[in-house]
Amino acid sequence: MASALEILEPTFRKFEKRARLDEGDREAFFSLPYEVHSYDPQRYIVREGDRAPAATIILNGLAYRHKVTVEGARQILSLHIPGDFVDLEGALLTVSDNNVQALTRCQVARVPCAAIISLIDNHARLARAMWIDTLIDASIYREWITNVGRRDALVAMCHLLCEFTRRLEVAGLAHREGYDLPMTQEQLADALGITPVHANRILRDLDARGLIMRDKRFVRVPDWEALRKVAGFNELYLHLDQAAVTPPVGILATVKI
Amino acid sequence: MASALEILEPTFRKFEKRARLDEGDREAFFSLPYEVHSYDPQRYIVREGDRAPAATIILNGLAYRHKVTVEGARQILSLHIPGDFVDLEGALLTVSDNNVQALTRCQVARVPCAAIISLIDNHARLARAMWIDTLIDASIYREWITNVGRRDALVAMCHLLCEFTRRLEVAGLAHREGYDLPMTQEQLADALGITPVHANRILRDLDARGLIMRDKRFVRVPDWEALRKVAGFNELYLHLDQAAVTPPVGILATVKI
DNA sequence: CGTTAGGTTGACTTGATTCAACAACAGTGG
DNA sequence: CCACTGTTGTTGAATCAAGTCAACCTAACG
Repeated sequence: MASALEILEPTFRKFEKRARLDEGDREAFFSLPYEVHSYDPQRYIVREGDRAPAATIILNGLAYRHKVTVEGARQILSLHIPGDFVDLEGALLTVSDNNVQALTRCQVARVPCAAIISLIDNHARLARAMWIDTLIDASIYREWITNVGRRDALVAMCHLLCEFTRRLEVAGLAHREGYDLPMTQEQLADALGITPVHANRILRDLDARGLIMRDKRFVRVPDWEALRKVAGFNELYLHLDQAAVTPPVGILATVKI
Repeated sequence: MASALEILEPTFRKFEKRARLDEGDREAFFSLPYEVHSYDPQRYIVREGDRAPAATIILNGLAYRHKVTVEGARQILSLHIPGDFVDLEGALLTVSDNNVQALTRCQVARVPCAAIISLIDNHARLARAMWIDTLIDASIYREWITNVGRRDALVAMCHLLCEFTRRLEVAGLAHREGYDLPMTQEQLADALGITPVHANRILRDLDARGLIMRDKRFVRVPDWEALRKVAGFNELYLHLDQAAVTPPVGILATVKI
């Protein structure tokens, strides 16, 4: 198995963008105990009601988060890509309120909650970086509420495609022009709060309009700007800019207003 | 003006439920510099694109968070009650990606971001308590995605009422049986992703079924259990139980798996 | 080579929107 | 005190976006 350095590197690089981390932070992070697990597609990584003993980092592959209403309808809540902590909340909240399932086959690192808690109690800036990560997740949830609540199915689908494209692009996992979207139409429908039949019609419509080109599950975006415009996509909410702009520890502690 | 102790007390009490805080945490929290501001209904507290210089705690009154799509449709994303930090993310993210508006007349305390950052860098457990708060917010967003995406308007309305009732109840601001819901039907519609006309019909329908009784904006719930059942409301996602169950600092630092 | 999961399509239904008018009420100023 | 104005709530009729049901097609796979 690869070393902690290789395994956890992408996640740490992401955190470095969120706060100024030093050698001590780096060392502590790479000393985290973990186990690598592998999940087949559709296998559950987290289950609602779980009292998770460990937090999970995706190493490769994709996962999705969802809830099921009492009537049995499923709503997909977020998509997770390599480097994402999929259940930091598992370490800090007592029980999980949702499910996380493997979308494609994926490998994850499981870090015991106690180690996470120790880490964040002793490394304030690292904690801040992780916290910022969860704030960005929250920001994406807010956009999804808007997507599902206030955009019609066609626009919402374009918005989802734009978001996914940009996130994959930033993570170095896809090109803006085309990538493999490993979701079934049923899963897309569950992310948009529509039926699979309707998702199908929307995709064909987008194809017919030349906004996307499909070949099986490979999606090509011939004209990114056109798709962006239809979606009304403004990537502010992804906070991709979030570099180490927060001031260093302590120096502003005495500021008064 | 009242002292910091009185002003910030409810917020601190909430944080105490989230993590074990000590005298140092308490002292640091109550030493936060702040200014009290008052907002008339509909006044903006945070604006999308803002680079907020201060974070905001609601002291009394209610506020709501929303986004507006390029087509001009508004989606309400969350409701905030006294004690809530409405834009902690303002301190940690560079720009705000949404708006916060006063729902009723409300007073807030504005704490400079630099003071917040200093606080969280030097008080790990307090930071953890605040982080948990943002995780609970995220959990509520997830439920809202589900509410808007997968529940029909009537069920979604019941769910919203259940959530609001429980949150107000826990904060000691309302009785389960009835309270003043200071939202217009248009605002309720914007929270559910429906039109005001439809919100009206749903409310009348609920009234006709005896699930709620209305007198102006006062809502009475004659049979909580009945409403809960129609809504399929499971309050797990509110994490109301979240007491100080996380282990104390350090002692688990050496755990390995 | 049959089985199964995912995708496609048409016909019909329905939950929600749109538009438009009007009622109730609060606030304002003459 | 009442007329005027604006906001919120109410209602009906027409329309539309999305859902439902059901059939069938296609490709992957053991």
